[in-house]
Amino acid sequence: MGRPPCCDKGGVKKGPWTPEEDIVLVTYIQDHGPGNWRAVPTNTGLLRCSKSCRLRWTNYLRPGIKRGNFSDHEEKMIIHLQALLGNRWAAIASYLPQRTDNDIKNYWNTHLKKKLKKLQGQDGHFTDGFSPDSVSTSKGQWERRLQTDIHMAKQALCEALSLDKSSNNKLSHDLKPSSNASFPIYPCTNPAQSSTTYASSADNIARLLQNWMKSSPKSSQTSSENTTQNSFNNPQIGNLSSPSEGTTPTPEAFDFDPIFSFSSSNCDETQNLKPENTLFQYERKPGLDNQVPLTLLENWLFDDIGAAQGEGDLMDMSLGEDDHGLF
DNA sequence: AAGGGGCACAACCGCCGTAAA
DNA sequence: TTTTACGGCGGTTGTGCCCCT
Repeated sequence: MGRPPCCDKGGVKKGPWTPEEDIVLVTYIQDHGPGNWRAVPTNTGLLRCSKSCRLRWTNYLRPGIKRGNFSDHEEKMIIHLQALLGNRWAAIASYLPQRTDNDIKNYWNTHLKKKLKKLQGQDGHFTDGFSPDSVSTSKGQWERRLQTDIHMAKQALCEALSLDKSSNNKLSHDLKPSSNASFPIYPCTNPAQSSTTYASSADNIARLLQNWMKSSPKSSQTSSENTTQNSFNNPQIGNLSSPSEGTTPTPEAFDFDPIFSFSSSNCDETQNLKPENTLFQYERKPGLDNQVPLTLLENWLFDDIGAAQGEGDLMDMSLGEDDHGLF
């Protein structure tokens, strides 16, 4: 009874991946596409467990990953999203398609947490517009901020829904893959159809090989940066995102607005948002693709909209521009 | 120059929900 | 229906590098 074991727990290699292993993994995924991870160690001969292979791919090898140097805009997004979603790094990462959840998690733990703590500790006062004005009221005001954030998110979603409804009257009851649909729910397709998409990972291999030759201790990092850079200069690769996309087609056009918009001029991240990279991917379930998630979401939205009408004062606490001084 | 401490990040661990047998 | 592995996620750890003394 039950499924066969994915891999022999004994004899599994641990620790940092070597360039040789990376190449083997990338080559395999290039040929077969991501997914069916349990078959990867068997088919490649890698002495790694399937989980390790998946993590290595998603966090390091997959095309389209941007590494290091988080921009101010990205920092703000992470801070906002963390306030909204908590430590749901995967959900947060879905709004920063170029970043992995692991990256965001690390960045939060090593940079942002300290940064915010430091700001809070300065004479008991915050020095930025995002933070409350004083310690005595900080908690309450921060909570109000959070509420405002959530409210704004709901409103943005509501607007997105309304816009789409006006242009496509039957949105919630007749969701279909459409390049014009502002609500990003797309059915999953046969994974086999997308396997060729990963052919572009040849770039990864080439760069891995290049950097493998180098003796620089930073070769690994450089490799990934180069790969990323080239991936995003290459539309074909740049469209790749999470491994799950191997099972989800990327629409040619996608005009979905993220839950909230940021005023920064650097909108690369939001522009790169794709259906499968949004929070709503978590709503997608087989057989529920079209109706249930949206209905639930709409109920959630509209149940609260009415109550929010009387909270206009909350909306005055806009997070838009006043948090520019945060950093 | 040495070494101690802090930092950054890749990788592992453990848990949970889901799917397969 | 039950059992077990898979896939995904968040938390944590290990390790190499850098900086300061």
